[in-house]
Amino acid sequence: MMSEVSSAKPRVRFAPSPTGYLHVGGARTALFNWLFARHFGGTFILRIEDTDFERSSEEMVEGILEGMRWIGLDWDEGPFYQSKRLDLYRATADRLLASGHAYYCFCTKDELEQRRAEATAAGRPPKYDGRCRKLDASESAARVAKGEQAALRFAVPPDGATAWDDAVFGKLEFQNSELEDFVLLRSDGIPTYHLSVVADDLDMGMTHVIRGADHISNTPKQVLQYQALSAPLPVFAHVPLILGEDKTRLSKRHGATSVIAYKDMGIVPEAFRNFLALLGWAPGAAGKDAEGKAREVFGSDELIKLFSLEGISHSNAVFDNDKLTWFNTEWIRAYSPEKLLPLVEEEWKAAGLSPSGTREEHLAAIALLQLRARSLKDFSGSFRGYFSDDFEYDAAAVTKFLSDANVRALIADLGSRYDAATEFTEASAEATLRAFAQEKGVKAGVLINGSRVAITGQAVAPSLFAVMLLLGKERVVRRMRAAETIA
RNA sequence: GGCGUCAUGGUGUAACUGGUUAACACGCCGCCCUCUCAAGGCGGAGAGUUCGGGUUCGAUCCCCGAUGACGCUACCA
Repeated sequence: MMSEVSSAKPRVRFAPSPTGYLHVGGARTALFNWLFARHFGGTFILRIEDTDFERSSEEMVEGILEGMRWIGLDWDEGPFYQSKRLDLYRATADRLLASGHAYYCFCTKDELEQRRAEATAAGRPPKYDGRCRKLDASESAARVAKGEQAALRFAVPPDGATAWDDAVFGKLEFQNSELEDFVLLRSDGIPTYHLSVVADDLDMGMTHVIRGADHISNTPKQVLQYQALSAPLPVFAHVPLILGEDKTRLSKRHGATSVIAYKDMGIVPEAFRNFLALLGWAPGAAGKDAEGKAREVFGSDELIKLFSLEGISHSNAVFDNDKLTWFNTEWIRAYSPEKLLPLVEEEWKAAGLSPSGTREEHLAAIALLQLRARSLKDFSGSFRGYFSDDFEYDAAAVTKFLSDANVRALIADLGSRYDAATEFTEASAEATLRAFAQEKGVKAGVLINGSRVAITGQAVAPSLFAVMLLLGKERVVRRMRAAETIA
């Protein structure tokens, strides 16, 4: 279990493989590591596991960094690239070879594949048969010295079991007989994942390894190496996976899988981080209010304070878009208009919208609109009329409130009434409208609803008179007078 | 197939070392408020804790089995 020493100043890492963008599962793993490090005042390291040269690319690294920056995860050391640390892996491999924990294997990839196929066909487990393990070590060394190609395999003890105390799952144990003599170094001298993680985690002084539960089966192979190197084990903490709505592993089929895609969908970073943190983790009693109700909207400081490995769930979690949207509305509301403005501007840019008006006007509009925004997209979509004269009328809204030609005429008429008025305040605008309604013998609500659509293009908006003030008399008059031409 | 992990309403989670009318949040439904829609307030439906055994005075919780889901099963990570 976790010792006091190891949790005092932990060193943890996020070690993505740049073979794709930062996906939600990876982002959560990164978040948990970051939260853990910050909680204890430890160190968070970023390491790029790019030993698969075929599939790794610098572009993917950039994408991963962009994703991390977006959700606000900063790292203290790195990024370190495994492709630049090959000497370390070679040296570690040499130690393992020298101590008799590893041996050269001359089987070719084709041979192995063929044997595997045969084994599966015969109903036997497709495990490496260990034939090169029987070779004389000095002879093997001589063959390699002469330039023969060979991979280096770890010699797994034939008997016994390998166990560790997982911070999430408790004691986990695998029979050694179930493990095969896995490859440490490929025949081209490039390390496999199994070797490089151990060598790096050791070299970088990792105290905790917090990663996805898909690594549970790899862990005994790593534990064996720690033991062979007489090195102390880090604390392993395996985090359950995130599934799609159909409870299968999250994939493109379920929609967005890259973190940046959520940014593009108008999700605000705090919302995404908040949502992710609560997927497979709960703060327990610490997260409840005085009445015993669970609070869920947490900023990063609070998440850091609350986070602990003990709160990590044991079962996989389903990604729920509705809940993400809820967090998004909560956070958009919680932002100050000043903080929201740059995000809104980015959205305008993405939507090709260049709004008129001053910064002050934009801030005032945001303050009024943020209470009913579900996404940043709203600011370029249904809120478009607040920032530009180039907006469209929502068809359903027009049908609902402006289908009566008489009402449209009255609204145009009322527009002229406003134009002629000397005063234009919220109170005067409302008084004018209500007096006009009474005079014409129609219900004020009819004019209010109709005017709203005429002015904003939407059936949904903040209080009409506040909107009028926000947009200013000139624009209001113009749009109301144009009411007759809508339909 | 083998090995491993997990299993509480539709979803995320709670339920002190076995004793609760199984709680909270999202979503859903209704009502109130009201110029619309959100928000907010109030209320409701929805799980007897995957199933079957066992231990116990008493199991969501402990044990066994089954089932299901997921993971791993590469000279990928």
